Amino acid sequence: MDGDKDLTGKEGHELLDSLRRGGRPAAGQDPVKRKQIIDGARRVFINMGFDAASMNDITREAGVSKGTIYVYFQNKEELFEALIEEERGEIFRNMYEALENRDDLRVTLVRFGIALATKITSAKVILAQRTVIGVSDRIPELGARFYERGPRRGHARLVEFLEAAIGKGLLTVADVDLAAYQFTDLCMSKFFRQCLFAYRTEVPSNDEIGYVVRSGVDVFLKAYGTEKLAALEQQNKASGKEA
Amino acid sequence: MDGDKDLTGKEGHELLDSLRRGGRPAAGQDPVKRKQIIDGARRVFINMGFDAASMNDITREAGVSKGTIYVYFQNKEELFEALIEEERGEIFRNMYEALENRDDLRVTLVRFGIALATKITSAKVILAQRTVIGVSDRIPELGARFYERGPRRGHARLVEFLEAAIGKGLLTVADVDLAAYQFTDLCMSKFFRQCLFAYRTEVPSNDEIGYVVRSGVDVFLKAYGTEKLAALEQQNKASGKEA
DNA sequence: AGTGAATCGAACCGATCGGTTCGAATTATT
DNA sequence: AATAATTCGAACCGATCGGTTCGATTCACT
Repeated sequence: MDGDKDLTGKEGHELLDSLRRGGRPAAGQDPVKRKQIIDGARRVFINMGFDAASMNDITREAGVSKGTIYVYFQNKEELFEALIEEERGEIFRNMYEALENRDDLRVTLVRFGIALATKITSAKVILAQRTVIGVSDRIPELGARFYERGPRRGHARLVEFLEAAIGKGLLTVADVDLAAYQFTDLCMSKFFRQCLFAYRTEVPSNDEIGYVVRSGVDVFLKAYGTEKLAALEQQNKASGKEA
Repeated sequence: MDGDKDLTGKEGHELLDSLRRGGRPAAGQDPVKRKQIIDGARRVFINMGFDAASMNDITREAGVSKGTIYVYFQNKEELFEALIEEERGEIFRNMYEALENRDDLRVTLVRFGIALATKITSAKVILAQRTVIGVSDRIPELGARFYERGPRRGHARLVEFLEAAIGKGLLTVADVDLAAYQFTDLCMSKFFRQCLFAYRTEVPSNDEIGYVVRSGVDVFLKAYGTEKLAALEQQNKASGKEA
């Protein structure tokens, strides 16, 4: 399974891009080649886990010689960390912009919750999370950094948003920090663990996610919504019926 | 690190128990020896993960020759599955009996929530979950079975409990199944992911767990509690003050 | 005391691992 | 055309892997 000479992937020749980009090959650090390596590493690491993935697998998948990989990365672990760092960035990028708009509070929460749940339970993100969790025993800093720069930052953004809503008198919350955790966990309720443990093999449908998130928002607003919010929603409902 | 002759662990000689148990050594299947192997495997697998753990490590830790292990288990994977099966049983045993008592609804929910959160975030259970999640890519049935016979069964028990409370008119719940998920996720809110990703290295304190669970129960009951429940709690509060 | 099952311990197997080395080939620059 | 940097590909290293084999030993039972 290792001896096959199938190097057809090399035809892609990202090298061309690398050279066309104008700059000289760079002193041992061509960012294009680096990306090429990480892209190969992603396919291997994410699908096999850290231990089961071999550097030869990555070599093959990236279409790059092993020596070259070790020019860009000191060892397997460093390559893995670089990959996870990139994955984390891509996963959580743009996730929290659903909080930016000036819509109705409930609508905004639902939209954000759906974006969150959809992302976090998507096949590739679940695979990435499994891989990170799997090595968190041996490389705890990696898991910690993943969480800190990912979910934790998003959490801070959500806290800001909730505080704004509190400022507007729409919510009454004793512990905003905890409430933010409760909200996100309500949105991923049922899904997250089922996906992680591979109990659920299919990605949750949009309908299912929408249903669960709406219910979560219901619970959240029943617990923390003020009368002012209720009154506002009553208004909207009425004017909505008129239209 | 492999060549050390440190076999001092052999002095424990669980063999004695095995023999004292009266029955003859049994035809290739002494349950005591089997347990001895699994106990060694537990220490190695849980702390190192499936891949990083070697059969020689287990051999050493169990104080058993490698040949013997392969008499009891066909291969590494089968040994691992047997171990996880045992772990699952031990982890979830007695976890749900907190639902049995006939106390106040809120008190019962809090007690159950605390038991759940305490268990699920304990150091050894987090390690076990990480290990299972880590292999769920390659052995999805294992993760699925772990979830199904563990959390899923507990979920069913919780649904029964909630339905009873609904029957008593204490709760109004449109989707009991979803509500049960919401409840458990509210109880482990904030903790679960932080522990899994090793962002939190210390086990949550009893106070912290109590605080989060009480808040979770608050949210849950504000969302699903009936007026009858509110009235009952008002009564209890009053009579409590008298006492 | 003798028998047979069960275990031990250690050598052994082929394969693969992460990582290194190096000459040949490729490339952009001068 | 010559030069310097970079990559390739393949061989190679020592270590370890999961798994097998087998003679020596231990033990329970007769």
